[in-house]
Amino acid sequence: MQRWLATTAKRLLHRCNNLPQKAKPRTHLPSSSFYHRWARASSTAIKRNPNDAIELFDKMVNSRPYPSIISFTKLLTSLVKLKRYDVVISLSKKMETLGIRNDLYTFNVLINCFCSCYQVSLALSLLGKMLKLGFEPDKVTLGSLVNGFCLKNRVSEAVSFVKKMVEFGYGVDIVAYNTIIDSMCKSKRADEALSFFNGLEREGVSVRPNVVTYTSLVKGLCNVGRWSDAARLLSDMIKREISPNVVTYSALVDAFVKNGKVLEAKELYEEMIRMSIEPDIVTYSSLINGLCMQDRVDEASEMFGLMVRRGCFPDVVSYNTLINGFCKAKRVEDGMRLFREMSQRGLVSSTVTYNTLIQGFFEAGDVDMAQEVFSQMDSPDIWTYNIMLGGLCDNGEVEKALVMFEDLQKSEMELDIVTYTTIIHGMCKAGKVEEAWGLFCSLSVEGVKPDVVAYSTMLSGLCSKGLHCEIDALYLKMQGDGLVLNGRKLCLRDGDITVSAEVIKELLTRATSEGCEKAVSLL
DNA sequence: TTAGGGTTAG
Repeated sequence: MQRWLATTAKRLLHRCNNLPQKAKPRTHLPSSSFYHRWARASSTAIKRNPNDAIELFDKMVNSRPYPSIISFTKLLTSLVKLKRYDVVISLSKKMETLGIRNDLYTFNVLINCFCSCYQVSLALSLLGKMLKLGFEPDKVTLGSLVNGFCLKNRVSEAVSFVKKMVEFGYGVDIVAYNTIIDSMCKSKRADEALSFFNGLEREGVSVRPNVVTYTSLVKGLCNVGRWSDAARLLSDMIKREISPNVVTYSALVDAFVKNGKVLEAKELYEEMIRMSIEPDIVTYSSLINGLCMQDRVDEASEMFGLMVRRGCFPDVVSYNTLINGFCKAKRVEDGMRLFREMSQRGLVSSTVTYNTLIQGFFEAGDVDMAQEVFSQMDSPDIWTYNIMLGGLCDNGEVEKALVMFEDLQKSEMELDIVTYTTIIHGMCKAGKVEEAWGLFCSLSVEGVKPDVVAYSTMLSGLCSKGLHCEIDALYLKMQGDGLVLNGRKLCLRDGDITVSAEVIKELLTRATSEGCEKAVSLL
């Protein structure tokens, strides 16, 4: 079916090669007040430090007469781009106190901010306020609110909100519908997205689906393996003269790659070039990833070179894809070479890059290099620490891991169950089972709930030393935590069979190899 | 103001 989709896609895409392209609307230069220009000029500085925006704001509110609301909007928008929603909200409160009135645009910016920081109810009350003041919400207002609902996984509320707004006679643009469809697709509910889409068509809603609508749906359907539906939609799209673009193609390339169909993905790539749709950094990264996933890291490396030759310059994600490929292929040195190269090119490595490399060095047994890379990090996250702790324990450095763990406990970093399980595992391996048990018992004090893997790890440790009393106590805890005994099977109440099967396997292994009667009697 | 790419532990 995937092969068929690839062929269908090629045929259909070829057919639409000569579809008329819509002309890009002309963009107008913004109006020019002094503060407006100032805000624009300082946007680079703001990028480095949002405090500059606050300083500028102070100057603006201290001048008389106040700069126009457009200047304030520009300033707030630059902060929105930095995702500093909190700052925007607090500045807008100041504006309110000073009697600087909102216009539709600032209302939209604010509603967008509340929605982006998951405060839909506040955004809704702002909507109420603007309605009272006689402002008509526009497509942007409604689109933001729909996005707010979807961000909180309240898609059904988004749907009924849109319905209401349509009933009230407000114009809802395709953008809002696209947000809903994409949100359904992202949470793997492509079925729901498809029937919502079909519903729109049936009910004759006055919006026309566009390339974004179709791209979301095609990707969503591929993700859940609904290849024939994806192909049908693609053909629909083309019949309606909606041209697939580089994003549509990239989505397809990525879907093929994720299903191990690198050959088909490459065919689509070649098709793109024939059709003069220039593959971009995302297309290449997917292809590189696909080759790495098939242990074809040298070919991935060639693809990386090809990308540069075609004038498409790798970013952090493309570098990281290839670095990860090298690490998986046990060629961490090559990964390190790329890491240095990307720094030389002025790209700032992300935590992901560091985590990947640290993991790679530990897997290669090179503790020193892992530590060296770790020491270069500005802001390690909990994943970094878990990788560090696990890596140290696996490489016979339990003591070092314990020191790091103690420091972590004193720090601000919020430890999760994986951190604890890693160190418990390390302790047990080093024969410090009693100490591990003490830590395990303190989890409730720390407010961390043990999961199946944590129980299984602790149980293994206790079994290895035959600590019967503790095993009894652990068993009681398991019952209390929702792990119940059911005949010969341990089941989770939420029915996660895969994980519970792991526990059973582990228990049986322990019970058989180490002859712990208690473990057997638990089953 | 909507759609596409990377890592991830016990």
